[in-house]
Amino acid sequence: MPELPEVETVVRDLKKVIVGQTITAIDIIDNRVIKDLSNTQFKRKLKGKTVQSVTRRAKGIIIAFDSDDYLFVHLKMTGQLIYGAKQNIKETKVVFSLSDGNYLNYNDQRLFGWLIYTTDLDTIGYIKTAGPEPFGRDFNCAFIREAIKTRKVPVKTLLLNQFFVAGIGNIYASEILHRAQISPMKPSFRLSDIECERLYDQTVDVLKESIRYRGTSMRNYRDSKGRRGRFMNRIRVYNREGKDCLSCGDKVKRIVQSGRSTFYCASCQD
DNA sequence: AGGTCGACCTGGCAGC
DNA sequence: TGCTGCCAGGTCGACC
Repeated sequence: MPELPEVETVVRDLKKVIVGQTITAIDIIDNRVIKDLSNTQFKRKLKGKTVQSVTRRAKGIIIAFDSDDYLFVHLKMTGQLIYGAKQNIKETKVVFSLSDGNYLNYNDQRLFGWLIYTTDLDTIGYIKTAGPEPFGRDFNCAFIREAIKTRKVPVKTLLLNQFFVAGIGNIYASEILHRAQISPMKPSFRLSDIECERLYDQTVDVLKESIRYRGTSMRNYRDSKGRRGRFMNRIRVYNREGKDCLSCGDKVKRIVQSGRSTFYCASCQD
């Protein structure tokens, strides 16, 4: 499910309600989402811990405790962190009881997600190797111009590469390229300076706009209150094969790149 | 070394 | 109604 805007939405909401709370109990319904630790170990590590902060890195959620340790959560395709009443649906895999009497439910239909307990975030390869944050100082036009020089992969594939830039997934890669008027098939090193500029501007603009609309709910994504994101209404090409391009009226096309669907308008993007 | 592809899972949907 | 095949927002490791 969630790409940067969806994860950011969850993080901002959770921050308001779980910081300062203590985990009083943990119910593990399916431990396949828990990495490296047994059920007993996982509970022992987290029970009694008080949440100090909730932050995001790439598409990952970092819950820090006042004891200098962390719970790293990656929602992958279908993970959800829902705060409120205890849930008991078939997707519910782990439930944390909190000191205010509410619960933090981890739901995950496909079980791809990760719950990782650690005392050192650098031991998590995903965090250690993630590329620059799109809103960070390190990600800018000059960085893009330099990074594309040696890359032959289609620019769509490059946008999905988390080593290049953190947080973009399959929906926003198509949306960013449509707004930047760049063909998803264009080899990265062939981007002109102007195109690099448009790519930078639209990456930042699309992600920020989606955060304002609380993300995109294609299928499974829900925020921490179980609500859908409203950026769905602003999607221009993703999952719109055969429909009219909202800019020019031509038909939106779908192709497969590196095994993943790409949607684009051949008239608007070259 | 850079790039591609299957594996990890469950479930919804279209077509027969 | 069932069955089959395809598709789904991500990441990694094995391969070429």
